[in-house]
Amino acid sequence: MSQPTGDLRVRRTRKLLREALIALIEERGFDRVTVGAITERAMVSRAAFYRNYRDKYQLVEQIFDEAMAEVRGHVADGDPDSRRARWVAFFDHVDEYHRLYAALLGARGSAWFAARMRSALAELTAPHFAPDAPVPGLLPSVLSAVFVESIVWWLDHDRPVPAAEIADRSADLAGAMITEATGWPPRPWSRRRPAGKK
Amino acid sequence: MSQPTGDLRVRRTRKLLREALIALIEERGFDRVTVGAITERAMVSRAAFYRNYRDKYQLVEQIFDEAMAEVRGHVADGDPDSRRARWVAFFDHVDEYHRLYAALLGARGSAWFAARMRSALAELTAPHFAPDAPVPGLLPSVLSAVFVESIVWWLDHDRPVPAAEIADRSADLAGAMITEATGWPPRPWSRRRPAGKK
DNA sequence: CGCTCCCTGTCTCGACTGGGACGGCGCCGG
DNA sequence: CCGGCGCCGTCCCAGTCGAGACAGGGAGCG
Repeated sequence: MSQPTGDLRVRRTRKLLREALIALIEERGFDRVTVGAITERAMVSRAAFYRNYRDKYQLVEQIFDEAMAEVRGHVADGDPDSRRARWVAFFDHVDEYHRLYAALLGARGSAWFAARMRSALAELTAPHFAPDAPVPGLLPSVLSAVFVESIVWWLDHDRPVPAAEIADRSADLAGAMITEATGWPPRPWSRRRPAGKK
Repeated sequence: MSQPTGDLRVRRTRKLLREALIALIEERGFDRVTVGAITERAMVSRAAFYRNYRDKYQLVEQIFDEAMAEVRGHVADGDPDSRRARWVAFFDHVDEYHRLYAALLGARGSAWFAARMRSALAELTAPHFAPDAPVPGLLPSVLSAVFVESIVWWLDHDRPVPAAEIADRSADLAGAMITEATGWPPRPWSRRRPAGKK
């Protein structure tokens, strides 16, 4: 299900469903959205929804996964600032769809999506750490929680600072934990941009 | 062709084509829009376009006709302010789609659409005048030209006044011609809102 | 408890659509 | 003059979609 398809109708149906789901989540919150409401907004039949997705959860997951893939591919891994740029790109993405993420992660949000997001972020960072740590896998999970909680705070407070700044702050906090756990030196951009005001 | 259909797919196809055409006209101007570009933007096949419309001209006509029908039904004919309210509703509609109408009526626009608009407006006003005038049918045509030219001026000057005001001004100018031609008294709202500043 | 109501997820069949090909036309450059 | 190119308008067939019905479940209510 949901394999890449060349058929224009399939791509159009999925696009309309994605847009309708985002709009409805922003309006009502995720758990008040029904499949029928999505398909009605999208001008698509309920049958077509189930032909493409198992349920509304899978649709959200796919939207998020595609966004993560886009963010992931947004920056190459080579240059020294690549990690900073990646986090900025990620927070820019959250900024762009902030109403969606606020609805998914905030007070009206569903716990499973925050867990899904932590899981995705943990998978994103895990390859960068050696598996021979004292407690393998702990660091990526805790790091992901730091970023997700930063996002929740940022969204709940109506994004009081630019995406780039919250990205840097979060990365600095995470960097301290990484240095503690691995002995690695602090991030380059932390050295260039010390803890004071920007 | 283009009969009212209950099938959701037909309504969706037409809705997507309308939106795509409007977006493309605003971007490129009407005569630089091809059917292929419309269908590509709308995520619809070219075949589906021709199943629903004869050509791009008919699509624009239908968009305009539906808008006119909506404006026409927006106000009942009974109350004394109904005519003013109708013109305000019409100019509000033009205001809402001002980029579309600017592209259709302005310098890059096509002459046939201005003619189509004059024709529609003339048909709208014709029933209100007796057919026993010295030159039957002249008055509605000239009136429609007044309104269309008012819209062109308004759009070409980036809508310097609110829609309600340009509606009233145009209706006052038209009212003078009506009084001249028929001997009818000036419009009620003209008496209540004399020619000075508002 | 029963009853209602709404939503889910699945299925069938007729209807509409997409892909692709076709000939035709107008335009442009050689 | 010719040929290339892009767009138009039409056609066919396989594939997808919409309408509607269905059983099942869960929440609210008397």
